[in-house]
Amino acid sequence: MIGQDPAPELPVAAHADRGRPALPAPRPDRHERARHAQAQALLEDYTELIDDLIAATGEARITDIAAHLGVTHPTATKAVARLRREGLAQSRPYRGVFLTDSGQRMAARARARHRTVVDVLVALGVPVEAAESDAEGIEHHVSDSTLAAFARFLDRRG
Amino acid sequence: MIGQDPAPELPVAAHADRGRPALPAPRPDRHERARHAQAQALLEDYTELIDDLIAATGEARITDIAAHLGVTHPTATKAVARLRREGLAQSRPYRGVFLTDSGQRMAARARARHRTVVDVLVALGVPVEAAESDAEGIEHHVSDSTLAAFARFLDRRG
DNA sequence: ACACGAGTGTAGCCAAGGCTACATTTCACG
DNA sequence: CGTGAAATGTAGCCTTGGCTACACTCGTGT
Ligand SMILES: [Mn+2]
Ligand SMILES: [Mn+2]
Ligand SMILES: [Mn+2]
Ligand SMILES: [Mn+2]
Repeated sequence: MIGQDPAPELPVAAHADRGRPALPAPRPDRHERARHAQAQALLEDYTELIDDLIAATGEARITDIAAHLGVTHPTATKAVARLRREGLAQSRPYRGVFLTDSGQRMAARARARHRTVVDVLVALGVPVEAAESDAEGIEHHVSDSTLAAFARFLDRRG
Repeated sequence: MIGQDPAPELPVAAHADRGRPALPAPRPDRHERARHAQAQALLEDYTELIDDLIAATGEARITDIAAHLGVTHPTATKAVARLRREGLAQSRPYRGVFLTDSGQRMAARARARHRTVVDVLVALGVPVEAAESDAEGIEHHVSDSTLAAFARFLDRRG
């Protein structure tokens, strides 16, 4: 037994109404979707950045990738290994990183979605700096359905 | 110019223009902020849910928490241990979980922000189901500045 | 030519957040 | 009361994504 002293602080759950529906309803699926989206986030950011770097400078070096993402180079190396494992990138030692077709498609979608999210935020009155910053996290949780609604909204309001 | 051999697949980064500014500019801070927000996400979801459970049923049991979040009970137990470590919750074995003042403040802010995010999405034309689902991830990346803009937007369009 | 510094690779550590399997405690009910 | 099923705790495993420290390569500049 635990010890039910003249209670110093900590309350004890009342085991009150145990057989009731608890809350409106458990929605574990929503949290599961959010966790899945988060697992994709890293891949999306890397592919988008690698594509940007190649477009801007002709190459994507580990050091540059790391610098842009604010991580150390071994972290970037490990992430690139995961990109390769998932068939999104190719690379050879000391030779830079390249995207596969699949990786380029992911990059293209990520970039478009990123831009749409920023545009929507700005249209709603969010300061540009905050919009750019928040979008970096928000984008990964915007479903196709939501993205479509965003596009319609931007279109509608010119 | 890139590697101009009879290319057997893998290209080689050209070490072309090394002394250039690479991209518009590295913005590692944005990704760092997104990572920090993500680290807070779990705490926010747990405090919000615990507060909901207590409000609805008078108690927050590990099993119910786990069920609502779609994880197994040892996972929830571990998370509650972290909540305790961070001063957000209190608990005793077999006795349910309670929020500290700090935890309740986090829960209140999380709930309000969650609602605002859903409302904005719906106002933009996102189907309610998608809005609820996406909001579960998006909410954690909405800064105070963005939240304020959201509130103004909802207010304005009454 | 070649040396040296910048870039990259690799080893190994850590914490978070999942999981399964098993031990223990409660409490509702016969 | 006593007891067994449900709830909870605990141990230990895994992967991801950070990090530091150190080893190795490359190519630039003298
Ligand atoms: Mn991002
Ligand atoms: Mn992005
Ligand atoms: Mn959430
Ligand atoms: Mn929420």
